[in-house]
Amino acid sequence: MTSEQRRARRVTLLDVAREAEVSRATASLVIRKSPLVADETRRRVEAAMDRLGYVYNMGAAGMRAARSNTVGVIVPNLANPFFAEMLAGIEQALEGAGMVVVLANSREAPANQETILRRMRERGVDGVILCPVAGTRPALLGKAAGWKLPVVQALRHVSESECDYAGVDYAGGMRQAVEHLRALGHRSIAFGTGGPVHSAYRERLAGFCAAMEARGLDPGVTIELPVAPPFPPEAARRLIDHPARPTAAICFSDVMAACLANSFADAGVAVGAGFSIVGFDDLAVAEMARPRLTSVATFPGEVGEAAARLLLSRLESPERGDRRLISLTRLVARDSTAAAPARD
Amino acid sequence: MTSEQRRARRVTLLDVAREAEVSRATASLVIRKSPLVADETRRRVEAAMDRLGYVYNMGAAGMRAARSNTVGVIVPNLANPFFAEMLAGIEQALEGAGMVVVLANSREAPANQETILRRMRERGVDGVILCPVAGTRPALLGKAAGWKLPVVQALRHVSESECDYAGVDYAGGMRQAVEHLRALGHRSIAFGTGGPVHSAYRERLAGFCAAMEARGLDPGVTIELPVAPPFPPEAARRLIDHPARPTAAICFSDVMAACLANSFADAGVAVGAGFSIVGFDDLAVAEMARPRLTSVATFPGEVGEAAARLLLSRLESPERGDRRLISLTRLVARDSTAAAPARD
DNA sequence: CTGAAAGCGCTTACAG
DNA sequence: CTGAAAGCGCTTACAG
Repeated sequence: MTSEQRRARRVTLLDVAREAEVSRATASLVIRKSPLVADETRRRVEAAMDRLGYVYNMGAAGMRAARSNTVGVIVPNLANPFFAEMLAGIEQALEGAGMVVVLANSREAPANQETILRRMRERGVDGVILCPVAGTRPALLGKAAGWKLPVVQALRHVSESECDYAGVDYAGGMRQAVEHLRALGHRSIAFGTGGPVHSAYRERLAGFCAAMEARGLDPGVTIELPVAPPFPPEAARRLIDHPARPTAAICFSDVMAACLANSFADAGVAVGAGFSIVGFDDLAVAEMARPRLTSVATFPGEVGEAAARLLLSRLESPERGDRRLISLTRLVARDSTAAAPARD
Repeated sequence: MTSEQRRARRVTLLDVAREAEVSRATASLVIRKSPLVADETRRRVEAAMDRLGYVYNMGAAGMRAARSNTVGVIVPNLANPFFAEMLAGIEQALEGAGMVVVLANSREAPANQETILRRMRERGVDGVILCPVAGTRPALLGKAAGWKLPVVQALRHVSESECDYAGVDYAGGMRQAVEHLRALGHRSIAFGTGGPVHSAYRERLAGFCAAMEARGLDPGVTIELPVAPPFPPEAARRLIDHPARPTAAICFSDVMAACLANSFADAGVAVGAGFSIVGFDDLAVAEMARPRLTSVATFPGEVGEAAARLLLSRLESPERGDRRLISLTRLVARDSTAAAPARD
């Protein structure tokens, strides 16, 4: 279809105005539901719109009004359910405000992220919700500020200040996990880490160490794990043979926890009674694993919603101070944790 | 920020042209990388753009050119990893073509879907990739055609004809599953269904029945299951006590299969040796479950990519005939299926 | 409450 | 290869 053919068909506001025998400005007021228009006029215009099959052109409107009602969302890994849930939360909140999501997947690469940001500027998004990739240069946020592009960080953040952020009290979550295990009698607790190093990584790790130390426990037993299957079959062995003789492990994510649990099962150790495992995020897999995984819920959908609200409020008041919305976690106890086994 | 403040800062093509001492049309040609511009002129214009911090305004360009380089993607359930993977495939393919995804979640409700479609028209998307909700009226596609809005259906379809479609040979997948079990000696095979009834549902069911009948087996043993956890603990019992004494089950999805497997384990029946279970889609959960799930891979990411390619080709040639891209499935044998137990 | 005019930032013919 | 003019479809002041 050439652009001429397309355009030839297009019904514009002027057509509607003529059909309804009013001016273009009046027709525009009707569309925007202004109270300035007489009821009878409004009805006439609406009837004309129906008759002509008029479709509002937000692009043209936005160009004049310098607004696109569009928000860019940049996630580091679209296929990860954690981010998919955050995205769903964002979409729902923005949809309710009449805004639309322009989506991009940075695939955890800083270069992609920069390209995406430039493209989003060219498309005139009103703001961006950014889940920054590991290794994002802090200067990026300053640049965005210079561009007058409102940015809200979600789930991860690049710098402590200078930007709105909707996140999770990861350290609090780690405290809950450590406390849960301690109350069950565990004293030697390992930490399963892995994946790219970003603020959420650092906060979980620091939170674990702080919580352990606060209870006089050694935070030094860690095990590096891959973030996704397939999983090294010897993972459990490494913990079983560890000189610190850990009786439990807290993992960075539910996927890691589920895989580690499988590794223990394969090694003939009963998860729960024999070795306790705590996951993080409480995704669907925690409920589906056997034994069901005890996990620290982080509610990514709600964080997404909070990020959307932060952005909407920023668009309302561009000059307000930066805000940080940190949601609390909740430990969901299931079957992968149990009292520490008696040791000789 | 008022629109005036915003606009005051904006650097336009005219500014660039003046700075580079050329006309606006020439500057426009440089942006669009036209070969008509002399190298020296091009360099001058590019330097001016850099100096001024010029940002291309795609909205304005699109308005004149009647193109937005934007594609609407409508998924029925964003939080479902199956659709998240499709989305990732779409995003990657469109990104490579310089297009951007406008995302909407219909939440499996026809009313939402209609609203979304209207909004996408207003935003002037160049086309839509639609994963239609169950219960979509077939007239919808005709309406879209009347609007001159290119639509590609993905993973599900509303009507047999009149629209591009990127999908999966679900029937073939069912044939592979049935054949796999039959080769292992199973004769009584149950079918685990559930969830909304759409084309993918019907094609899986019909495919199962056809494959069973082709082998002289009874396709009548079905069990209704929920699509997500929590799962009814008695699910396995219903199959164990079934008069047809099934020795295996094929499920609609991996999640259902994993849950059913757990239900068997809870009932003390070893999945694999005692009862065989086949999942569908081969999502990450299949690899993570214990025993690992035998599953029919449907590659939703590749289907998304195919849908994106269909849409791009449709934008190239609006008058070409409708195309259907049906990708093949692959059975991935793991540990949840084994030889049928000997029966007395 | 309604109308005529200008302008948002670009591209598209049309001349030269 | 470059320039001057018109126009994409809307909203925004400004009059009345």
